[in-house]
Amino acid sequence: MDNGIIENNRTQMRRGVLEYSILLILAAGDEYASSIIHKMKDVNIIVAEGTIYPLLIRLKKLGLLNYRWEESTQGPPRKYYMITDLGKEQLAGLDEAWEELSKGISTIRNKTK
Amino acid sequence: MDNGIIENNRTQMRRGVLEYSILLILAAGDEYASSIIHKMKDVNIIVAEGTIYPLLIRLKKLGLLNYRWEESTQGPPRKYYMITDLGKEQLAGLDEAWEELSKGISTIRNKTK
DNA sequence: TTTCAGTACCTTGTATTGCAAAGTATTCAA
DNA sequence: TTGAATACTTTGCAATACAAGGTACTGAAA
Repeated sequence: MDNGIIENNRTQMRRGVLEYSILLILAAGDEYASSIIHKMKDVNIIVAEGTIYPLLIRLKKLGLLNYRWEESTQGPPRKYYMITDLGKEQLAGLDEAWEELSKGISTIRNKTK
Repeated sequence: MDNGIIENNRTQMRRGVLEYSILLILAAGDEYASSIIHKMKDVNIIVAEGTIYPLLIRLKKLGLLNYRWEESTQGPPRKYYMITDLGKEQLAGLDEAWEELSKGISTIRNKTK
């Protein structure tokens, strides 16, 4: 389907920072999947459930995250994810990668103006 | 193959801004594929030939780019790409998308600190 | 006590797309 | 005429975001 070049690229850009944003959010405190989705939506990074669940499972398998179950009075139990030490290490690397990319884009951008 | 989470994400982030950087570069002046690759490498955005050629063809098909052939004294003729009016329009949209994403990440980041 | 809305988690199949690798063609110098 | 440098192109593979559909728990309304 054709969503237009812009919408398409917006999605593309988002993809690049998915894992990064999840780690950033979890570095600020433990969260469960649905709340991560909301926190991301709050800053206009829209993620679907079908994206985030497999992703969290992958990050868990890689040892960057852990989780614990917690009862909820408003529905089924919640799986709270937390970042591990390894996760924090990797997050530092992603921080750097993001910085670098931002700088790169800035440089190209300034040459246009 | 396992390139590590960071390298992997670095690649992922790059992908998100590929079309954007190409349009940015071409907005500053006409270029041929190889020179685009070099200009991107200069700011640490590494792209392979197998990525950029099909991409340029796609952007041409979409009407965002045009090209002209130019002789070269140092090898085969070069295909100089230039940005179209439609391309400039779309670029403005991508600028916005990039701004938005940067802001989003900043916001999440600041909550951690 | 059944039904429904809200919340939460998970899985499957599909489509996109970046890239490695291999191929073609041109120029110039040794 | 051979080789190095430059440039463009295509093929096949692998990764992965997401739409769509499914399960299951809670509490309130009917």
